[in-house]
Amino acid sequence: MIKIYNTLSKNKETFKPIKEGQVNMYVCGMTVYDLCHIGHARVMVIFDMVSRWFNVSGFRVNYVRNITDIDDKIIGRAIENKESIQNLTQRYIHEMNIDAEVLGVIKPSKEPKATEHIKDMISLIQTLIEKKYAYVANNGDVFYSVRAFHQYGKLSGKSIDDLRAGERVDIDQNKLDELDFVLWKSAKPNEPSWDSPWSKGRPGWHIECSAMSSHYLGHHFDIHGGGQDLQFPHHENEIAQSEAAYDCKMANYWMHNGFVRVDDEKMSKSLGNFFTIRTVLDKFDAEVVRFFMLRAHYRSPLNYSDSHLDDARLALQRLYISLRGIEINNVDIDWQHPLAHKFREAMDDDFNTPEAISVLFELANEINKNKSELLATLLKGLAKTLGLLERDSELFLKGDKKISLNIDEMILKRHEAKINKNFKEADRIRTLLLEAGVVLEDTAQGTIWRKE
RNA sequence: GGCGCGAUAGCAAAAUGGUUAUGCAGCGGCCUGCAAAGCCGUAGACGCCAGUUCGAUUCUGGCUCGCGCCUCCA
Repeated sequence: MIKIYNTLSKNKETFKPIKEGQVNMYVCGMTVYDLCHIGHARVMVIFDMVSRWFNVSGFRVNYVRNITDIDDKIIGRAIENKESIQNLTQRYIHEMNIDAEVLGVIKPSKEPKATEHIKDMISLIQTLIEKKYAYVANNGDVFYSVRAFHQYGKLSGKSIDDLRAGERVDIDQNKLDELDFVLWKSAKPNEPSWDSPWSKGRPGWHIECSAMSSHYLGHHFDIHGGGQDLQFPHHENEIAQSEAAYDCKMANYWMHNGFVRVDDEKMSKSLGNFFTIRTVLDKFDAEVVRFFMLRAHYRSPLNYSDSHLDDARLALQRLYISLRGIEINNVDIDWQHPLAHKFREAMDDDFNTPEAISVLFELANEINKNKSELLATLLKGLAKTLGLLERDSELFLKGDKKISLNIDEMILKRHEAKINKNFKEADRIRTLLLEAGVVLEDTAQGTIWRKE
């Protein structure tokens, strides 16, 4: 039985699917006008892990992660770059896919784009207008009437009267109530637009997720996820739109992953303290980045720094070293094994990956002692459920970094020096290699090497 | 002003009303020509003050500090 911390109830709850054996999950994805940063990577990796675990647990997973390909920032960036919006968004969707793949993120079942569902959004807005949850302003904008939806605030725990409208963003003068949010924006000159009953314009930010989730997963589905910063207003507004329009609960479980931080501050575009996935991958192996993310609980904040990544690198190295030289033909998991059981218990408890990973280290310790092929198989199998240790350990340990020295030749020379008891020469060669980032290990089977 | 989250050893990070988390780093040993890797051992922790309890890092209250949200955000 899988337990999930539900933001809606602020409690861990036992997961019960709407349809037996099936999980319908919607996750808010990226707005594509720039390269993804580490915060985006965390969302992708975390929900990939969640989706994998449901799969391992025997569920069919229908995982939808949307792509926002029309919004103010995209329009702004396209103008700045003097390129078409399509050109811009296509390019960054491509870049995002590259990042996701390197990080071992399995493609969601569906990745719908907002611009492909404008019709769905228009009809949803129409329904909301008919049901008096939305109104058309004089300028052709359509707004959601927040006070009409009595449960507004149930997800984020906010009370309408306590909200400070306009605290950080200017209030639109066309709104009847300052808390109302826009469903449809009439287009300004030269802006991309679609025809609608109210004005030539484009959708507001929140409506796409209500429209697309219901289109692919139905009005009522199992899990809705995203970054913690989407809890309010985005997810709150999604609930207001969907539940008002369809008269049923939108999602049973709401999952929010914690922020990535830099120097104890949230990493964000507006603060400018972000690192793109690309820059991080210049310095660290993608699997190290993935491991780093899974080593913390998904709801906890995750402090990003080079030294933390380095720490993760060494830890992951330990796991790969334990698998070195052991032939593994399959990755079947013997769930009867006590450590496999412990792993499962940890994962079932709100996806406690730090605890699950600690089990991997217990296995590594045993394997180092007895070189057990059985345990190595188990280690690889369990790690695979997290998308880890999927490479050949030699490939990981040697790395793909080009080294100009002829390592094999130098090892041979050092071997000869050792035979002649010329340890000074042997050590000189070893130091030379070490300076190039190559560590030698003398084993009973001969000298082997790995990158530092 | 409202709402919420957090504080665990040098660093990172879990669990737990009593008993080894785990990883990196440290210390002692084994192994090694010396290392590396590995193994064995070892040290080091629960922000502060009360309360509940036989017993609190864990539960409750208060305090301090940090972080987040209050219509840009993963």
